[in-house]
Amino acid sequence: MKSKGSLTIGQVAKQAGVGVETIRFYERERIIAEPPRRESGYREYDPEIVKRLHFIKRAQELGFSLKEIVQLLALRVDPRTSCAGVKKRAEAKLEEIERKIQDLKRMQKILKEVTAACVASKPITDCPILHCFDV
Amino acid sequence: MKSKGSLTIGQVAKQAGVGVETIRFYERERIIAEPPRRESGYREYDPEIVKRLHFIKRAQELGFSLKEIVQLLALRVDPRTSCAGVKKRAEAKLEEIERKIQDLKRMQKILKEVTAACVASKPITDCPILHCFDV
DNA sequence: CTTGACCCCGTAGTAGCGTACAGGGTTTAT
DNA sequence: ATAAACCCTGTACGCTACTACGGGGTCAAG
Repeated sequence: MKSKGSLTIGQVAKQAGVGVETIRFYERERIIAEPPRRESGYREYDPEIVKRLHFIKRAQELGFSLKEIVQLLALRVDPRTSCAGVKKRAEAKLEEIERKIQDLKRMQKILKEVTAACVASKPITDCPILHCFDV
Repeated sequence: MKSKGSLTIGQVAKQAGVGVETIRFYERERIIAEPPRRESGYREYDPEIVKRLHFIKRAQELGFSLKEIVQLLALRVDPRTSCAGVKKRAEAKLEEIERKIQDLKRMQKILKEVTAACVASKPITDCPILHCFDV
């Protein structure tokens, strides 16, 4: 008794490559809309939802949090907004990424220096790595 | 009625630049040892604890988790170990950092391409950034 | 018609790293 | 002597993004 176009939550999950629980979680958190239900209470999804979930996954891979993704989706729904709002957010995210890279490079530099100074056979009391932490 | 060498938890916290609650948390999580107590129940710290907390902060800044820091501290206590164990951990951490940097660079590249393609004045429906997510 | 796969809901747990009370007792400075 | 500042315990909360569980109802195949 399933109408032709619609998908169950399990089918959506499989197609989108996420767990069923994840979809219900997104619904609870208002990241996706509540779908209509069958008589039985089963959720009935428009296949478009799969694209929405792909969007979410992709944006996550690019470093956006769910909160930020909600904002991106909201922008998109509002026809008054232009590209500019999205661009601004993407640029802010770029700056954030740049900062993270710089932080990691600083860590890397120190750890490299300190492992280079380390002669593995020395006793632990002379370990330059631990001494570097000890300051 | 305080013996001269020892510090209260608040003094330790101030000197180490962490919160009092953080120190109690570390104690609960067995990251630092339980100190002796006064009659009143107050913790009495050896000033060495401040160094230990600096060690923890420093290692955190270099990307080590508390769990990993516990391991480093354990290594140090064991007089049989040599520098080698520490060096191995530092090198593993270096690899991890390198991987994170590469991941972030990939995100950066895609976001840069896509924001470059974006002409801010276009309507949202044509936004190349959102279309990049839409795949 | 039964069986097994699927779905419902609500609640709770996970990990990492703390932070924030509430409801007390203690120390120290004035 | 009293008040401010500090300390104690225990519990709960905050964040992110899920994941799991229990106790049910529903659906499709054989």
